[in-house]
Amino acid sequence: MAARPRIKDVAEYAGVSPKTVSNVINNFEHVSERTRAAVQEAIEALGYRVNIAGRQLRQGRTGMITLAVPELDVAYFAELAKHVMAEADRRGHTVLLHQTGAVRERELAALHGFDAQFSDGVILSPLSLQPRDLAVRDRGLPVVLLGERSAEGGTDHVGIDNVRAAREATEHLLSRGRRRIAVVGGALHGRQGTDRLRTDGYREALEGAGLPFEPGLVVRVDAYHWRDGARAAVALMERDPRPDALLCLNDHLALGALRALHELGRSVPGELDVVGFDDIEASRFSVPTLTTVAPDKQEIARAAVAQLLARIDAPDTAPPGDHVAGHRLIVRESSGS
Amino acid sequence: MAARPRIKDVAEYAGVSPKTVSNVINNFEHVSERTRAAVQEAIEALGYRVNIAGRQLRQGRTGMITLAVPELDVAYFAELAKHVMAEADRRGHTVLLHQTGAVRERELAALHGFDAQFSDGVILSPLSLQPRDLAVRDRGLPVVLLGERSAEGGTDHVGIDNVRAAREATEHLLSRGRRRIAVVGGALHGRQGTDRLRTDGYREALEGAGLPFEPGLVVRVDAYHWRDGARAAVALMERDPRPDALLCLNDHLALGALRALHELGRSVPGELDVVGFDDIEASRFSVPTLTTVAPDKQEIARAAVAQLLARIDAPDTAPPGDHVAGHRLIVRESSGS
DNA sequence: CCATGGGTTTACATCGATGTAAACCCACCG
DNA sequence: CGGTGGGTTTACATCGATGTAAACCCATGG
Repeated sequence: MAARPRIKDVAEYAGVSPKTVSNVINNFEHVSERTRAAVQEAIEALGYRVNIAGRQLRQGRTGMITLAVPELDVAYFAELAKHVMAEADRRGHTVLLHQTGAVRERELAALHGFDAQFSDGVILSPLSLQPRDLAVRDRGLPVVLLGERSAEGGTDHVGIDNVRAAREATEHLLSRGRRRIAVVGGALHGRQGTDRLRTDGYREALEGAGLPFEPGLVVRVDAYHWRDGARAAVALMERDPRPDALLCLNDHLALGALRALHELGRSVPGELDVVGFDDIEASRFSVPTLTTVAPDKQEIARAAVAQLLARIDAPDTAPPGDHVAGHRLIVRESSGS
Repeated sequence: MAARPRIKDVAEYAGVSPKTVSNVINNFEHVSERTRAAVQEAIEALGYRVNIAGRQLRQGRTGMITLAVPELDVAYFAELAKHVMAEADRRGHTVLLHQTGAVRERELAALHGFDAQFSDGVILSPLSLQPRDLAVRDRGLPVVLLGERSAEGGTDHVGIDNVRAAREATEHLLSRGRRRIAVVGGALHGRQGTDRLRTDGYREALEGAGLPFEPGLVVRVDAYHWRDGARAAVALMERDPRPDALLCLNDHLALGALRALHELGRSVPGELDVVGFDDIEASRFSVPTLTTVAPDKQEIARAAVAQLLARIDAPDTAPPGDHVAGHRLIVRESSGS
């Protein structure tokens, strides 16, 4: 098993200089057809592939971008990752996936740490990161934020209109006659995270309907998994009076809540409605199927990759972009007739 | 915003040679305490971090390993990825995640292609790859296979005992009086894939109980998602006589089947039992909750990373390892009293 | 007081690819 | 027939870190 061929080997085989091989590889235009063909043949013959480390060292680019998400076993992020990878692939880039676990220092690591070294840029879905953390970026590593705008607005951003989406979902529940709508995973204060924005949208809907806002109906969760949704649902059912609808800020919470309500013998949508966010595949197959806000994941992926690549090519040209992706409310059994 | 500092800058700041800085970074033992401290301080002061491309170029290692799985939105792989990442992290390595989409050429790409360049080794969960594909490996890139043993046995491997696991699951159904057990996602022929092995285990259980094997009860699926399970369940319910249990080769299939059975008005576990494989989180919250074979994902991750790192350190020392990880059958509502 | 030897530090070459700038080659023009 | 200019190819230096081997320094012992 011979050692891996280097550009020099190809050059010798083809009878040209290493630089000419490099020119062929990089599609430099002033290479004669004859030489190009000869080099291509040598590349084939030897099974040559560029050594990325060498290239990166020389030109400072890797052709890789990092996608940093909180957790891959939150289905939304796995599905999003799939789209981002497909899109990056289409545009000749490779995606390095990074899980932050929603831990601040690991989100920072995605920007400054080991992974960042290999990447030409980062698409970050922040959970605990503060806007000012982004400001400290020492290296000019291009970043695109997902989900929420950074307060300073100094960074490219892609996301849906969370306020509007939550308002629409709430209005849907109100139109069905629900009046005591709890928000599972909501946040009343703190920075403009997705949770906060969605809670704001919920409040707007209540106001629009002339209904009072009851802070007690907004419940925090530790994480956004089934178990947290189940726990929240159990707690909420002990309230008096009980809520008649749950607006869950992601599908996992909603699905966990559905299960808990089933155990408690509460019928959905008979006694309560349940709505989620994300439209993960599981939501189309649960019992009952889940009404949910479906963000256009493909659009988000496309826009994020496009923004990032543009930023990589021209770091300081354009002002920070802010792409608002589409979404739609998909009404299913959990809040349907 | 100054350019990123290089090892040379640190050296100058600390008043030593670049090589000494390198020695400190790499914990070379013969460095005096004084120098070490001075260098550390310089590193802090300048915010220096090694440039991986330079290091890789020089020493041929990146400290990264690739985990190549079919699809991240199959929850089992997402959960597994989480464990692998945690384990790699613990051992000072970073994971590059690669989705193959179960396409042969993309599985090959994980071994030969772009990603491989950056990796010191690959943990591959193959779906369509043939054993001989592995033989062609030109470069000595270390590989650990997940899930199924390569026929030639020339490669390190980690997985559960699929035959036994399927036999146990089937025996469980038999012990509950089920007699017409369908296998959703099974395979009768072809290479020793996970599907084939599990189907074999199912047959063993039937034989052990002195029951006839009915090929028609083994149904293929296009993929291992909810929708495929739902489709298979619908088709199976049109049979006459109908099956009285479904052994689904992963949880997604089983969950999809549960939904379809619900729509058809078939009660689980009243009329039918349903069992899955993988023990993904969703299975603990479905209605009904799902009986499933739970592989010890953490053990799999640990063993795979350990084998791979060992192989990276000493490519040809040990004979190929074959770690059989534990599993257990978790009985829940879908086949419970 | 010099030789010996171990621990410490350094100069230099090197990994592979590519930017720079110069050399080269040939057709065309005066 | 020499000069000009464009396309083509090449020599060389360089990116950042580290292996090699030699230099250096100091303590110990003859």
